[in-house]
Amino acid sequence: MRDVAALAGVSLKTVSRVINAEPGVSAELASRVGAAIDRLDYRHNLQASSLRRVDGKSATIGVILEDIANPFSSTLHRAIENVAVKRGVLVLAGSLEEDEARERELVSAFASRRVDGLVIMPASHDHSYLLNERKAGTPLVFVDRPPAFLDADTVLTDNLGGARRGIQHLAAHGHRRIAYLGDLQSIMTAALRYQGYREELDAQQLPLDPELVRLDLRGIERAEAETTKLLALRPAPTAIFAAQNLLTIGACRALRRLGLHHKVALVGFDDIMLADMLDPGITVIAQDPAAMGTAAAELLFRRLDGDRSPTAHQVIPTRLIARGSGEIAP
Amino acid sequence: MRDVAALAGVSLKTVSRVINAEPGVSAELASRVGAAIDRLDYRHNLQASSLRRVDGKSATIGVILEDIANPFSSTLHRAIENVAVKRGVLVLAGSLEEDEARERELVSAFASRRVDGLVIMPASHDHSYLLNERKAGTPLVFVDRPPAFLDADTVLTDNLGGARRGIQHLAAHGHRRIAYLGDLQSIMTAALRYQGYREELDAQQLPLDPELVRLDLRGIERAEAETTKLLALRPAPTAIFAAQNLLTIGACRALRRLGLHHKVALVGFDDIMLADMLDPGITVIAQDPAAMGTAAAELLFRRLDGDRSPTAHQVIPTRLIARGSGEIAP
DNA sequence: TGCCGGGATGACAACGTTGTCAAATTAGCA
DNA sequence: TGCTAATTTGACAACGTTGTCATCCCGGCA
Repeated sequence: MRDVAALAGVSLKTVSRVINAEPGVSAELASRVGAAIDRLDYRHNLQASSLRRVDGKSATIGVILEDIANPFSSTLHRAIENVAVKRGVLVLAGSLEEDEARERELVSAFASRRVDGLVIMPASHDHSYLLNERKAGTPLVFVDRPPAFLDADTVLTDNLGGARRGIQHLAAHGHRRIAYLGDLQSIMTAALRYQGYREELDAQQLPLDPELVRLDLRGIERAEAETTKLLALRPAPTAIFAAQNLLTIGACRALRRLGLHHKVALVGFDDIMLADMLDPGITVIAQDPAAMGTAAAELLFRRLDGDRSPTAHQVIPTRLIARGSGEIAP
Repeated sequence: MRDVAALAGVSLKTVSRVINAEPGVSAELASRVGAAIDRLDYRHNLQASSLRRVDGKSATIGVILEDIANPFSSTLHRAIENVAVKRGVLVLAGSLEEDEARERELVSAFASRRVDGLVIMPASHDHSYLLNERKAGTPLVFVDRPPAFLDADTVLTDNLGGARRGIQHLAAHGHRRIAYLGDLQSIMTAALRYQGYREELDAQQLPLDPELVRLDLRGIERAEAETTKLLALRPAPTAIFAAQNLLTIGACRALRRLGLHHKVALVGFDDIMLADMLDPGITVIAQDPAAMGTAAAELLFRRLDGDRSPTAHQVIPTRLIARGSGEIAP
């Protein structure tokens, strides 16, 4: 910047004024400064700028996701980016992989870089450590999973309602023995889906058979193995509710291997790509990660714009997509 | 930091030394400073730090991808993150959507934030504008697509070889009329795949029938429509080579709708999720985005560590995964 | 002519940190 | 005891920018 000022024959402050489009610079000086900037390939240093500015904004937000490569997370990430782009804000992202320590590290790394706000899909179960960030004025928005021991803006999927809807759908097609495949119960969304399963069984006056419930499963292989065991039971379940997308894929694999994919009904929570091209197509309770990301980002920016209203708690509805596998009769 | 120094009864510089784990601070002072940091919830300001430091590193790199939500890009992104995490480096990411202007904007936004390095999956066709960044000492690595009018480190898929391998596979199964579905020819990778198609037809002494070639297709719907038209030709093609994953899905849809999925062979470029669960499974030329991301990140960090060797050009091989659709005889 | 007001411009300090170098303290040794 | 060397600590400037305030210049008016 010094060089630009020297070349244009003006003071540092005038260059600063031109860069920030402040009023009160004559057209002649402005164009001289502009020319000097071009000639010297000058790049504004946002770090120094935000250091000195009163508001100290870095025009960067942080996003903490389960795994940026997982379709759900990355769709959410993209939706956030889309909102951020419009304001010239850049997005820092990091993956957690259900690691609580990593969550703290990432928050701390983001805080060191003075992000203007944080969107978090949390893995940990105590967010009181975030009180400092909050006190420092950094807006926080939780997506997909709620905060614990901290009141903050939240955007969640209707997990309980979605699961109930899935079970209700199977029951409506005549199923009475509906098996359940669930992810780690320590994950709040997984716990809620399981609660939805139980509540809806109750509402349908169906018994809860513990043998038909397999919890704390992670990944395709585990789901495939457990599904195989479930189908070996006598009497076997006539339908399966898989409460997470990898579990759905695992269940689907097992059904096909056993040649039962046209006999046993399957409903999955969370949509999977190509689900419509399988035979039968997989019926799912679809979440809307794009809507969640958009809502979370808009909430965040509203806070950044000074909104001080009480914490908001948005629930994004799920949608049942019937494609065949969920409509198989017992 | 001033407050920490005051509370611990030491100078600013001593606090700085403790934070940066510099040697030559007595254990007693160090623990007093540590206690003060904890008590005041002090957060180190990396922006101010990197402003003052000689090397000026921000411990942040920028990644520019086609679309962070697309599985190929997000897998690559994740692989880069994995390498970066080990060095305590954070990743800023942005999506291009084939928008050349956006590429420039993102580079400029990253440069303003003084990223230490840049990984780019470019959309534009002239990268001479990056000479400034290069001159400023910012390492650049191109992934998936090569730079133009600029010599820089590159990590590419073997697009030409992969396409040839796919055509060869189909020819080996007896196909002589192999249709081609291609993405925008302006995308370098698409152009190379098409070149591979032509070269291999030639090598197999098969004629190139322009009627069987559909270029500049974008998205599932376009591919589905063009495939439908292709299959209405007389004589119809007995095999289809889809040179991009969305095109593969489109082709697959059309084949199923026409009930030809067991009659007409299909090979796709780039793997698709669940491709193994369809009937028939989809035979693909798989790329390895994770390997590409890892290679790109390692190249970048090697440069950051001072490697000044000539530009490297890595080619990540493809892998043919036979699942059924590519082994259908004419 | 002299004075005033307002717009353009610049000098200087400050943002939070680290590099440099000097001062203070301690230890070691003749 | 007196001197040197090594170790610990701190004062101060500097990084690149912007906020504050003073100065300068010009036109308008009495």
